Amino acid sequence: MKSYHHGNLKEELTKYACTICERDGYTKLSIRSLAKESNVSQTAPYRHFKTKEEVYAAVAVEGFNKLYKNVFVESDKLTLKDFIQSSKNYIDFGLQNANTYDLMFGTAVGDFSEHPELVETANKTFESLVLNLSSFLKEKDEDILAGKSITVWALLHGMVGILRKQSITEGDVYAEEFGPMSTTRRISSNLPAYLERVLTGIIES
Amino acid sequence: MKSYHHGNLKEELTKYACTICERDGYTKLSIRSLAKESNVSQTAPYRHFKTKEEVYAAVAVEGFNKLYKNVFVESDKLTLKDFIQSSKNYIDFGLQNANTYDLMFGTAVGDFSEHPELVETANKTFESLVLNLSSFLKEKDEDILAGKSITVWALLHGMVGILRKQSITEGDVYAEEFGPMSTTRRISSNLPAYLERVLTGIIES
DNA sequence: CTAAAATGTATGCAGTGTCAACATTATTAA
DNA sequence: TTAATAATGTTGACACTGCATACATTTTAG
Repeated sequence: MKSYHHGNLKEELTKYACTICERDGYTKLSIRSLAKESNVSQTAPYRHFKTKEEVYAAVAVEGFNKLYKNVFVESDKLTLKDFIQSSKNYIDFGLQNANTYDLMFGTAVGDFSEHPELVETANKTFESLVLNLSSFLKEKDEDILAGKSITVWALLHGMVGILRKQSITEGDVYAEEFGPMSTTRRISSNLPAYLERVLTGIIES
Repeated sequence: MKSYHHGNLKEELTKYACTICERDGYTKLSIRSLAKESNVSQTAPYRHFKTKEEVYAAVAVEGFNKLYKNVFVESDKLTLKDFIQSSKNYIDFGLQNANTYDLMFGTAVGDFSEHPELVETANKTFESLVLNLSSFLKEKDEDILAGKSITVWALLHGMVGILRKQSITEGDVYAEEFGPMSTTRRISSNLPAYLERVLTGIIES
């Protein structure tokens, strides 16, 4: 006994889209399958998303929100430990939500500026990182702070990419040269220690 | 007056696939369009690539080869300047071949290990980075060297991602707080200086 | 209460990945 | 040289896709 109007379609579509994008990768998402999942006609989603890219953008927004929650620390005086933990949370998010992370930072959504909500959430996430940093650094020079934030973020973002493709750093030659336990494996087995060492270096430079 | 057998199909398909993947993004690539471009039947490509993912893998291999050429420096005694230049080349490659870079490091090719040639080329690229580093550092401790290589790579890889999505670091709040010229813009307008500062910090830590 | 806006459906086009069956050519072994 | 086999190509089909157009129903505003 379903009514003509669904009433909650956009949210439901978005939610399911998030599930598929993460589980199977965003290339596997089809608008028709979304519609079917919500027991709605094939073209109904087009009342809420002009194109498939808009669906991707919506999923990316959810991703940034989740990342934000994992990374943001509510405190005026962060300790170094807090900051390391927050950084580790970033990397963990990237590894545990690999497909979504790809959607957020890859080329699936070509131009963020066409999706204002996406720009907003992404900004919020980055700003949270800047705030985290500034709240426990004496350094208050804006340019320097911003530069260091970028560098920290680049490192975290880069580590996500590298840890996800461990095989690249586990080649034969490399393995022979550097012993049986690969460097990436060693790093990821004690991520906090690695982060503390490297991030401290960046911060205190 | 064409012969039944093309004679050179795999190479031609790969070449065109690279063009499309870079120009339009890999999601736009279709096997049928590849076939059409080579004046060959729709299913002919399947004699050379079992699935579309194998085409992606082939494109990624070309990408890693090109990246390798841009990054590798043939010299026993690199100077710091050489190393900075090589690092800049890495970032430039990532920015100028954004879609291909995405294919190489994203989730388009799920598992590298199913594509041995891809593993091999990717390894070669990373090893080139390690060799570059080791050739101008006194440091010869293998673990430390490998760790620093990872960190350097993470930084470069991360900067590619961030510079490509400059809009993320150019939010309203951020822009107001840190002046009219965004940090990323400042960094990318003088990339060598930025790299020298940050990479030196990592290397000498 | 009625007009307009929002949200849904039905139908259809052109394109897709991939499979199975068959045709032609190149290569290799007898 | 010839005959079998492997490599490479074609045809046709299936189930699926994004999305446009035209139409139906419901909600909302004036």
